[in-house]
Amino acid sequence: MVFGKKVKTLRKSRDMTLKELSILSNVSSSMLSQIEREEKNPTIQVACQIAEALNTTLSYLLDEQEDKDIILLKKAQRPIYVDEKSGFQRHLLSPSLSSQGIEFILNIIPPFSESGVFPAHKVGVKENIYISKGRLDVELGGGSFSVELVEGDSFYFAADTEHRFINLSNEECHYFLVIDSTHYRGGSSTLPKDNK
Amino acid sequence: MVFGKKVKTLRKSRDMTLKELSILSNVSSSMLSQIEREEKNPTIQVACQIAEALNTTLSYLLDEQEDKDIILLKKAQRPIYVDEKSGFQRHLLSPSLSSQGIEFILNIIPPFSESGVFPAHKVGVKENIYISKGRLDVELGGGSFSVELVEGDSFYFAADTEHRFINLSNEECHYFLVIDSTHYRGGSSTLPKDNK
DNA sequence: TAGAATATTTCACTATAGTGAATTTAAATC
DNA sequence: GATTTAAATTCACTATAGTGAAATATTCTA
Repeated sequence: MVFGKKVKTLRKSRDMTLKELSILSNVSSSMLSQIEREEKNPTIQVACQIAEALNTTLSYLLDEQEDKDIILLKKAQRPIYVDEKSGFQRHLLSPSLSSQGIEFILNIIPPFSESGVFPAHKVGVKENIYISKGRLDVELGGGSFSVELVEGDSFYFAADTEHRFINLSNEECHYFLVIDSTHYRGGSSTLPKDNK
Repeated sequence: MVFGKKVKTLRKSRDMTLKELSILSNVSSSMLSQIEREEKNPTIQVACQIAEALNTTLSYLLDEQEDKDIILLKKAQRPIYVDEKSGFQRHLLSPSLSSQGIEFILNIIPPFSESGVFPAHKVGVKENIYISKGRLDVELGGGSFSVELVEGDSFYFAADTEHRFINLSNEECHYFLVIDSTHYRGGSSTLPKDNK
């Protein structure tokens, strides 16, 4: 954890002095000095005050990812997964960076076919879809909810529930999918429901 | 900050006892008890130990967003911004949730036209694009880098630099854009470069 | 380079985070 | 419902986070 260093960097980048930050954050400048040099270990409370004064969040200050600059993915190179049975295709459009919580995917469903049931994601995971061609039925929670989408529509949902995509029409359906897992971190994968 | 409550919820959801968590995290169970009831205020160090023991991150435990479930956006309703001069269009495909750091957009550039120069985003902001129709030249950093993309290509880049999209062909260019701002929080908007 | 002005670090002190053992509460077993 | 067992809380104590003022280092100006 390089919390202190990050604070110092940010503070410097704002051209702030310890005293200024002290006033904004309501943390003594001596404390700030010690924190920046990792001599003392702030409570999350004061860490939070500091984050706010720097106009940021503690989450950010604690996040250690630092990543790549640019990645070009030519059509021919992109990973494609095809379900032999249904003909359902998944084209990965975003690089798969471990540190990244976003996936950008183009999905194609043949006429009168479907994606199969996707199990619930972890809590906090969101999906955003856009229909670029054809029609699509989205079913959530094992059928407890469903919408019919047509070309040009988009749909956003919390993906911590079963979901399924169905193409009831006689033409291919193309839709883009953005999966946002950036807010997931906790949550238990496959919890035993009740084992008393 | 409801840190303690979150810890307790997570611990319970894993069917763990204070003692178990204590062993894993190397934090005394009395301390844990007090933290969960907000009687004491952990340092980020022990908060971190707890997060790890719960197989999560401190960022997550401190994140307070809790949001919507589903949002349907019909084609006719979606917000579209058109630049009268160039004819450049931006179609917003994702809901604009303040808490959300993702934007999903469909952009359309007329033949022989361009987007204009987008100023650098804050550090940490990423863009991911996919060309669904036509050709597109992407220029980064005021011309210091450029690529030519064709239908089917996708491109990922750190958007903390000037960027510009150009359509040099005689047909419309359609491209999808995913802007990920989830990892930005700090950073100064328009820093005075050098004011000694 | 000397001297004023400001930013940072040090130090002695106070408040509170963090601990281990004892106590209480809750839950299971007979 | 009494007894045992385990989980959660309380308590007295120790370690350390956090403070204000003094000392030091740094930057600026003449």
